[in-house]
Amino acid sequence: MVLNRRLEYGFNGYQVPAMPRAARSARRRGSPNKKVEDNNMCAFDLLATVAGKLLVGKDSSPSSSNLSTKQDQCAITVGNIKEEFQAPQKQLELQPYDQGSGDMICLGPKLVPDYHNPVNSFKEANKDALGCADTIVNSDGSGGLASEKLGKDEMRYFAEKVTLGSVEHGKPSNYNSEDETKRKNVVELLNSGNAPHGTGANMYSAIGDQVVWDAKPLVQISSYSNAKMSFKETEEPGPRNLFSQVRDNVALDSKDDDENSSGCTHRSTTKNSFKPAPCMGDRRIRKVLASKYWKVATKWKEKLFSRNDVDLKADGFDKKSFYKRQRSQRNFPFKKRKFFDLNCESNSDGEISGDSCADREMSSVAGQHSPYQSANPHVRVRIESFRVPELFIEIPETATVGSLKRTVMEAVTAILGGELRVGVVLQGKKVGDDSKTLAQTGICHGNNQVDALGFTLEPNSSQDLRSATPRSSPSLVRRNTSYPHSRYPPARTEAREGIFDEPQAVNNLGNSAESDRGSATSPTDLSNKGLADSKALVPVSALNRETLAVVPVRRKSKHSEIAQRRIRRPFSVAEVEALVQAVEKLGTGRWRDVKLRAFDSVKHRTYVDLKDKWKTLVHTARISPQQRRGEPVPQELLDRVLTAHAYWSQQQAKQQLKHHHRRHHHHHHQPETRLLL
DNA sequence: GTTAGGG
DNA sequence: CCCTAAC
Repeated sequence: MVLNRRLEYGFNGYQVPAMPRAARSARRRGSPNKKVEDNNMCAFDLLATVAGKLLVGKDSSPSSSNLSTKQDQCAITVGNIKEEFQAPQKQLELQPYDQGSGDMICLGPKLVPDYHNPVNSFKEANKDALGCADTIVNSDGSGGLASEKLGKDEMRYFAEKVTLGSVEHGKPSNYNSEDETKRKNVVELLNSGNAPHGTGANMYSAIGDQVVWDAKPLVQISSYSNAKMSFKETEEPGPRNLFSQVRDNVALDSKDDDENSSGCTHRSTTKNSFKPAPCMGDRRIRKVLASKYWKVATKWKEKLFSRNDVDLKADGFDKKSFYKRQRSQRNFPFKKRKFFDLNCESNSDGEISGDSCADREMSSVAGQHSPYQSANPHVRVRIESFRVPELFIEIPETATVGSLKRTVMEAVTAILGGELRVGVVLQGKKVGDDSKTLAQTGICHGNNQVDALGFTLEPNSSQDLRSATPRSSPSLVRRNTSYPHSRYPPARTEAREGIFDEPQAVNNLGNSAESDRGSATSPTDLSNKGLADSKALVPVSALNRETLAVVPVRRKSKHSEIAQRRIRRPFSVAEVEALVQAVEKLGTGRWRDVKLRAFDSVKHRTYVDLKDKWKTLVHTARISPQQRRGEPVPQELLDRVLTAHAYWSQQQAKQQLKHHHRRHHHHHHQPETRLLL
């Protein structure tokens, strides 16, 4: 069956060169203090890096909780890196596939009834989006999920949260033999080790992204976009990355509506024959995005670039060095991809449409000359890094790296997905006055210092802070108070829940040891000091959450107390090990003690969980290996489970007998005793 | 709050 | 994992 084969592709994993060796090794040896310079780094890696940073210098004893202070804040920069560009890239082979296959990665809400067969789950969950499809393919046709760095367990974990599929021009793509051929070619390419970055990796990044947003894509896209804004543009945007597309559309600015951008410069195209028709540009992208996604992009764009909000203007950008850089990059034979070109051409910058693309590699802020600019001066802003609000995590030694990753990811997700404030930093100093105009502040035309402008994302902890934000002042993003749904409580979303209830992964906001689902603690106070001068901060989250939720998000009803099922977190082997060991020692009737002994610091494992797990372990141990699912538990452990279970069952039986005897004893002898007394 | 089991 | 009766 085709499906099965694809399953293999997806889950047995072809090594997907998600990033060049140079970048990879650079990351490996990256010190915590070193900025992570890797624009290919997906969220997953990113967050893992955060974890590494956070854990540095911590007491690693399992029980001690980790405290985090300001100095633990991590600045993560995902910028374009030179090595990236230097790396030889052959993308030529990929072009036809890119062009021919789906144009959009279909991200859907989590709908995975079958824990143990994620592929089927994919299929099931994507049934609507994909129609008849047993089509679970990358949009580049490579099929399946890139599994680099993802263990089986993690893979499954993500699989549960993400639904992916390939959609061709907004419609489900039917996987046919031609696709199969393409896919094979891509796989071959991947296996050859010469695949360009991005090949088959779409899913990978999509997965990362998706996970970050906890499988709430359409809500999160907005947030994501904001976050993504903080990543410097990559030189080679994932050709099929929806987010990239959204972002790129945004980057195209808001001119497309009022100006029939004459920008379709028919520049000579020597790149490759696969290039799409030149003039499609923006329009094509729009089409590609499919209506509702486009809507998302547009709305978001409106939010960010609306003239009402702010005049982003100036072009104080150093064009010379800019073009120099750009030129130097042309040395790379296959640098430009189709997708890339699209943007170039859609840019209405008539004179140098090619170079106009180069704003992708600009630094934190840059403006650019455009024909329409004089009429409506804008500042084009690019954020290259953001600061992850402090957080601390607590995780037992027995936890796996994978669980660490998840933990950190969830912690960060909680923050990113939650209330975030945007801080503006200029010349290294936080801009504290919202009332000034950009020009007054220095964010303008004349300021071409690359590092002049910066942004930070910070926990938008309380209503107080929010209300402290001057509403009337210009801001990059402003809340749309007229939004129809504004009557809904903005903050609490499902995504948020189930994350903040992971006490194991918490931020510094004081919401730590909540182990109950639904008890999402909203960030409170604290962090205020650090943000004392944060008048410039602007609440972003609720806005995007609300305005961009094309797909209706199930909101918590009136009392916001609709309990949500906790996220499923399969026990790792290490956890099983710990559990077995504890039960061997304590028996099967003292789950609280087991919890305290082996999972004390793991807040999301309740003693009930442990009890349940033991139950399933016993069951697992009794069935044949073929019937077992999930991450295989070593037989040795299962044997111990059976042994321990037998032993303690017997003990329990004995105890009960004793009790019975005692009771009988009492019945018979108590009268006597009384008599004696 | 814990245990023990069914769902 | 959830739900809950029964401690």
